Amino acid sequence: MTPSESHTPQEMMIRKLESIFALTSEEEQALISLPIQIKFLETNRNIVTVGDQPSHCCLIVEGFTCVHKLSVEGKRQIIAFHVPGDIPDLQSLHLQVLDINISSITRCKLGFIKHTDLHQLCEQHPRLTPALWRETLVHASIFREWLLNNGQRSAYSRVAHLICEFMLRLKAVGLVDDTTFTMPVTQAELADATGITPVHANRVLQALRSDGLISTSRQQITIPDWHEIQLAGEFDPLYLHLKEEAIT
Amino acid sequence: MTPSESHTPQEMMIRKLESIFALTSEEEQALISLPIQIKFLETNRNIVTVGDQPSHCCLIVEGFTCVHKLSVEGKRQIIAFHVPGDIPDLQSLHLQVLDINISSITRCKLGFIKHTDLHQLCEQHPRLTPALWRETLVHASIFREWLLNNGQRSAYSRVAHLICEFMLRLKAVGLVDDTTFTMPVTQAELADATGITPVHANRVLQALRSDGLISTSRQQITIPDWHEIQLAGEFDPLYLHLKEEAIT
DNA sequence: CGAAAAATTGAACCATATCAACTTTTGTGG
DNA sequence: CCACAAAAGTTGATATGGTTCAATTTTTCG
Repeated sequence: MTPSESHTPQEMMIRKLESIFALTSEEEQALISLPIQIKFLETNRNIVTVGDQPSHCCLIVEGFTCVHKLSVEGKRQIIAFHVPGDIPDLQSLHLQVLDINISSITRCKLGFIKHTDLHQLCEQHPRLTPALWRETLVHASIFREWLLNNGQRSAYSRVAHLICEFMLRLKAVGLVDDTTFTMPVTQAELADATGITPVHANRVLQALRSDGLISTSRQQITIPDWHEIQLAGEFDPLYLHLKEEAIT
Repeated sequence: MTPSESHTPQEMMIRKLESIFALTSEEEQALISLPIQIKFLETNRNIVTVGDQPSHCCLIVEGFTCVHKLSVEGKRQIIAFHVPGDIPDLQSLHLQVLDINISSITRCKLGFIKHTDLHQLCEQHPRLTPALWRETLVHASIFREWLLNNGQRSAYSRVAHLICEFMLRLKAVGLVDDTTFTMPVTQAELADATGITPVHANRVLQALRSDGLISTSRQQITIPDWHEIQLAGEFDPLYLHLKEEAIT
């Protein structure tokens, strides 16, 4: 884990919500006193699965997770990646039965928040309801963009687009160091997210590297020219619905 | 327009919400007195487009619409189809700037509802907030299933899956006659929704017909064997989050 | 009835898949 | 800190589901 990640669960959650919604200091205080139960998880473990009826929401404090669904033939579609500050199953507040699997793709520090506590929080601070609702709506917007990405763009553009998204979402929670960030996604996971094969994902990454759009070392990605990769990925951050200051 | 569609906007909205949420009669009354402004629209007209900041939500009363996004190269991905009772831009309640286009794919009767009226309604009837929130969550769930569908299934299965979804969603609002329903989607639109070409969509439909999974006449689709087409489309209705009685 | 939209057909082509090694990196236990 | 097994990444050759292009036919609708 990088040093920058030594934050409380509540701080990460606030930081994330702040990137899409203006919280008052009173609301921040309420969030700070929200009871959150910490758990640590190894890589590639299920957090919740299809059919579960969770009584808690799961906040990513450190590490990364993905949401995925399986076809009958066992093919996996990754629907979303989640970064620190995200609450991948916030939907379970109002949809009793889960229709997705959520798994860790790195070691994770997770914070579990009781539905009842969240409901109570929203009652006491009525502006938090639209804040959380908005959070679920932003994630829905990301699904839509992924549909466009996977449906209409070349494999090359898809991967470039995904890298751009990762960059901005990490930046929003302070996890980007200038032009470099950690993207601990294997090529197999990248493939399952973009609807291509791992072999082709490998070839696309090589092309992106040799075209100078990214340089990689371990799981660190550096983007030398933000404008260029945006162009290659047809990336327009509107769909992330970030506040102005989080986009630059 | 078919005779079964002679309902007020409020009735269609209630019918739809009832399929995913149990409303009290008091809440139904409140919905019935919601002010809704009716407009009629021709086929293939934009209702709202990317960048708009709507002050109203749009309820489909009669007809069908689609949500779509365009790639830089002008390719269109259809993200969703909407049927009577749906509110395709309900998200605009909490996301100021629209990231999608919404267009009619048939002649439509639309009902426009002021954001302020919806907010007021939710304040006066606090259980309606989770009801509407849930509605947006169900649509997000459909996006996820479409990602799986378009990413991991064959063209044949994708189309079968989409037909299954249409059937259940129309059934939920009473627009299915036994095994037959209206699906006024051109092959070009079907192609843009499933991420294939119109030519291939045509061939897939022919295959589905010759395999006896569907029979068509005009825009009427008949499904002789629900079990068979579900199998072909790997269709499991869980993701629609319908109440029990709406699934059978 | 006539024009435009939608559906259909055939044939060549290609972006990506598939398969089957092989190499490099990573993480773990001794 | 080393060894070594498992995971991840890479390569080359071959295959294919779906695309593309360019007609032609059928349907829809004013």
